[in-house]
Parts: sequence; structure tokens; C-alpha cells
Amino acid sequence: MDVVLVRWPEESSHLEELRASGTPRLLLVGPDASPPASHDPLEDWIRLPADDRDVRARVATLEARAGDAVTLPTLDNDGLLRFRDAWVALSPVERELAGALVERYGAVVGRNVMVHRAWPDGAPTRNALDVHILRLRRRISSLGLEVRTVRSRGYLLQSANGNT
Amino acid sequence: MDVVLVRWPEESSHLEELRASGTPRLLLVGPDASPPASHDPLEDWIRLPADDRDVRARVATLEARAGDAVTLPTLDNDGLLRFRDAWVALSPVERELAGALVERYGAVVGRNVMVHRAWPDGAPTRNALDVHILRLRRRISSLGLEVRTVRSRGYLLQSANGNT
DNA sequence: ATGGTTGCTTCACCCGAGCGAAACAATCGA
DNA sequence: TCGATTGTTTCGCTCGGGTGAAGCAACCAT
Repeated sequence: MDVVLVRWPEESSHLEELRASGTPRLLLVGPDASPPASHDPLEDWIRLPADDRDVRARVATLEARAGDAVTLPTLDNDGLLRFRDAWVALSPVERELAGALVERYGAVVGRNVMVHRAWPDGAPTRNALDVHILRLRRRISSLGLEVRTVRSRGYLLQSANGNT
Repeated sequence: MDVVLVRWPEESSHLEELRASGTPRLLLVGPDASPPASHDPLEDWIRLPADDRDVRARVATLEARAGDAVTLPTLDNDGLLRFRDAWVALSPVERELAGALVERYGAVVGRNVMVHRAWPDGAPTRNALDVHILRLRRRISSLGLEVRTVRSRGYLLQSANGNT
């Protein structure tokens, strides 16, 4: 989601609806104005005049927070895994594995559950799942997604930078 | 909880443990340094030289956020210990120990209670609990949690930087 | 105080199981 | 024919859990 720049306090009327809709926003505080008192993580402010890089850094931070809060990966009907405006094509087996992980995004999916999903009539080898998880990991790394192992319990899909 | 001021990038070594313990912090960015890229809501930065009121405003915001974030640790069904949007996987024994501690978060849990919980049919060695407590301590330190000893009474789970 | 005792922490080691990763072979489809 | 997909094997690392032992530190009883 894009960060909206708002002059403070000149455009403060506009601010209410941005707050209500959860839009990330950066307030440009005039040289003599006092900064706003909101502690919403999706709101930030900077004192004018400001270095352009500083503005961009704060915008980037707000964008990242908004992305953390909202984005869920989805697996569409064509077998494409989408996440944050990017996507990758998955092979059939990977599709099933990713499907199980996406349905329980951020939670652990048992190894046996995933084996059953990818090979309903029984797993080919005990190691097969490991290998496909490895291949899935490499594919989705470009999306900023990662599969984390929870030893003796299963696997967990999450955003690569941080948690959920 | 109090906001810690950190010079950036001079004191960046100290920063890691502040992040881990969930301590709110304001980075004082030198005139020529580039701002940090964290999107933790409990971290903020300001460019030096800065107006004193601006510093106080940011400190106040961080304090307010820290006050909002009185989260309790939870042990979910997958054996993951979650705290403040981070998590770690626990081994089976650690899971039982952490479960006992989480249920009485901030209060003392007797050693015998924990032994009975982890090994209902009797402890393997008298030392076993100590070793597992040590391992649990190391694991949860990354979450900003700590296990404190109350001599001859038991153990107590709390947030690493002081409160509750 | 002194020395001993108790309670707790920490380290080092072992074993077995779980898992990761590479390498290779076989198959399938455009 | 060529690349993509999948199955299989093998090697080795990491982790979990038990054990022994050394080291502190607080407490107790002379």
C-alpha cells in the first residue's frame, strides 16, 4: 500500500479518513508546528525542512509495516503463488505443498499432513518430502517467503524478514 | 517502560539486545549517517541536530506504544512459544516446562511441579531440570523473555527488560 | 568469621533421530 | 530434442535429551 504525504497541520482534515482506513501516512510538519501525538505504527512525521533521504527512509519504513500487516500469500487457480505484487510458477507437487502451507500461513503444518496432500496414495520415499521442501524453498525465496522447520513437528510458512 | 536513547551508528552493538528484549529505543542519527532500516514499531530515529521538543515527542510516542504492547507469551498448539510478534520452536521437554511457566506468567513455579510436568513418571536425573532450564533460557532469550530463579522455591518467567 | 552444606548454574560429552543438500537417474511434455 | 519435473540414494550436519562433573553462591551451624 502506498504511503500518503500530508502537510501538518494544514491538511489535518484529510487525516481523519486516512487514519480510519488504515492508510500509512507521513506528516510533513512545518518549521513552527508541534508534531502530532498519534502512536499508530502506520503514522510517522518529519520536521521540515528535511533531507530527501530521510523522507524516503520513513516512507520505506511505513510501507514495510503496512506490508507486514496486510499481505498474505495466495495460491491462485493457475498454480501461481502470489505475494506482495510478485509471483512464481510452481510445479504440481510444490503446488500441493504450498497450498497446505498457505492455508495455515504462519502456523505449523505436520510432515504427515503434507505427505498426504502431495501423495494421497502414499509417499514414494521417506526423503521425498525433504527434497521437495528444499526445491520449494528455493523457488519462493524470490518472493520474500520462507519455509521454516519446526523439528519433529513440521514446517511453517512465513515472510522472510521477520515473523507471523 | 523507559525509552533508551542510542547513538547511531556509534552504539549499534548495544542495539541488538535492546531489539531482542523489546525495549523501546530512539536512535540519534549523526548528521552524515544514514538512518536504520528497522520497521519495528518500538524503534524510531531522529536526525541530529534536533529540536528538543521533537525528541521528546518521539520518546512519548514510543512510550505509548510500549504501553499498548503488554503482550503475554503464549504457547500454541504447535509447540511454538510466541511473544511480541516473534516465536521460537521448543523441544518437547522445553514445551512442558515453558507451558508451566506461561500458565503462571510472572509468578513462581516450584521445581517439583516442573519436574512432574516434564517427566510424569519420575525425573531421569536430579540435574535434568537444571540443564533443560538452561537450554530454555538460551532459546527464549531471543524473544526477550527470561527465566529467573527464586532460590529454594522455583522459577519465574518474565520479560527480559524488567516488567511483568 | 570459618568451614561445610545445599541449591543452582554451566560446561562437555555421548548417542540417536531428524533433517538438509547434492548428485544422479528416470520420466514427462512441448 | 531439450528442459522441467520427480523419485532415489547417500553423506553429513544439527538438534534433543541424558549424564557426569566442575564451579558459584547463598545459607547454616558451629
